[in-house]
Amino acid sequence: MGISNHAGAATGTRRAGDRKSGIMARIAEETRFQLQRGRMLKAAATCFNEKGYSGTSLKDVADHLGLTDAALYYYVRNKEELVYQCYLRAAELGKQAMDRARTEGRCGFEQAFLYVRYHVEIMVGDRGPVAIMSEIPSLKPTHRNEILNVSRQHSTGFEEILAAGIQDGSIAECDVRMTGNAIMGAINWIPKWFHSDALLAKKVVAEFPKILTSGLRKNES
Amino acid sequence: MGISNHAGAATGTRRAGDRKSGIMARIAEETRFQLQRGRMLKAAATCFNEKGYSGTSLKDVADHLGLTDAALYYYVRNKEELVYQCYLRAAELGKQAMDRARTEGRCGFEQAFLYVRYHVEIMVGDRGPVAIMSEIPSLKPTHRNEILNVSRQHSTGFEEILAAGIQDGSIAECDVRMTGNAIMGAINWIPKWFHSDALLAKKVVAEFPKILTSGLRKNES
DNA sequence: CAATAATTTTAATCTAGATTAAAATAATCC
DNA sequence: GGATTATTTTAATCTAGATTAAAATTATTG
Repeated sequence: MGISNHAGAATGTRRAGDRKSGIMARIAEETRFQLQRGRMLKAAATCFNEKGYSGTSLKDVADHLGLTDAALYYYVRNKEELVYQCYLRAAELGKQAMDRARTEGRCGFEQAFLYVRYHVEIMVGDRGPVAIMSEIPSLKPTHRNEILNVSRQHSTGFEEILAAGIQDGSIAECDVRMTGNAIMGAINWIPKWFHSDALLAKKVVAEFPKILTSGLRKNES
Repeated sequence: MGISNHAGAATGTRRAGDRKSGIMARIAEETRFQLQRGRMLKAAATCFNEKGYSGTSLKDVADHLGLTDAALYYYVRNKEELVYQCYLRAAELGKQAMDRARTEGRCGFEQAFLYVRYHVEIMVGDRGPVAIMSEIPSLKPTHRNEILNVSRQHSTGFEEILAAGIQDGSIAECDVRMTGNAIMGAINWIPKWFHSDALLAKKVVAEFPKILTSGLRKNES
């Protein structure tokens, strides 16, 4: 099994090219492969969000890339894995936003605010779109559990931020679980009504963090 | 085409029973038919929310009712229409909540608060679950447009409430469009994490209205 | 440029699950 | 209780779209 065979590396084993290519070549290929793969995941996210899951065939995704449906199988074992990869990517982007917010925020409130800011920024920006996780239940058990786990961790992470904010006095007493659900829900729903629009994107980034966290502030002070 | 043939009435025409039954009978049938139909829509909503759209077959829905998949076709022309009906029901319930809130609320803020309260109450209560509208794009054009229209009206209605609240001074200046998107998103996302749990339901009803509208209040007073 | 590996396409299958027709059962009416 | 309509089931089809194998094309390397 050749390390240069990306289909194999990415999806298990399909072909079995075996010669090793030079290191420069490998890096180049890796890049090319990963680039296409990334484009594919974006295209898939776009389709899933805009046409619904059942409404998007692999051909739809392929069309976005100027490819044939069959070509997608070079990057992904099957449709289930395509969805899984989209969700994984979505989770990673969310995590990046939260990590950054945690690092930069000086108190709970600020961290919550920044998290919303960064996550929304990613969702409506160039790194988006991010796939709505509508079809977790139809993932195969391994994948489903992995996605559920990272999702849970993400939620927990945000609740921790809220709890910290209550501790440090920057956030008013509240049910962190429910508050987390509310804020994350509003964020997760964005792809439902937002579709690639630079102007609107600016507004979203400007407004959402304010709107979603204005209720967290302590009344007096 | 007999008026007593519900399959015909509901889905177009399949069989063509023609004799007219007595009025009492008709009422009784209507009731029975509608009851089963209602149960079916609930079962479908449950399945779609919990198993995802692609993950739920008509058999899954039928199992919930102790029926055969084929039996569903007595109530609905096809799967597309089942989804459509679910969405229509979801829209109606949302509208009921908003109408009631508008009637009872004495100012914009109160109306917004009550809307959240009533809608959430319905979603997590006995009249739920309400189907997440994930697959609007795969509805056939007529149905899709109808659902999109009522959704738009619903959004607009909420924005009007917010605008009224700003006018009457009960709500602070804000971008009503974004604020509406945020609040409605949080509500629409509920079925993603809430699954029939009386205890949790109480908490949701108690917390969500507060959480989602606390940011609307004017700072000073 | 020849050789090898990477990527994509062409052209079939394959299949779950939707859909349908006809028969069977249950309900209701006179 | 027999007749008529309403509801459900049984047992096949039917089909879009996923999947695959093999061939063709394109890129890369020395």
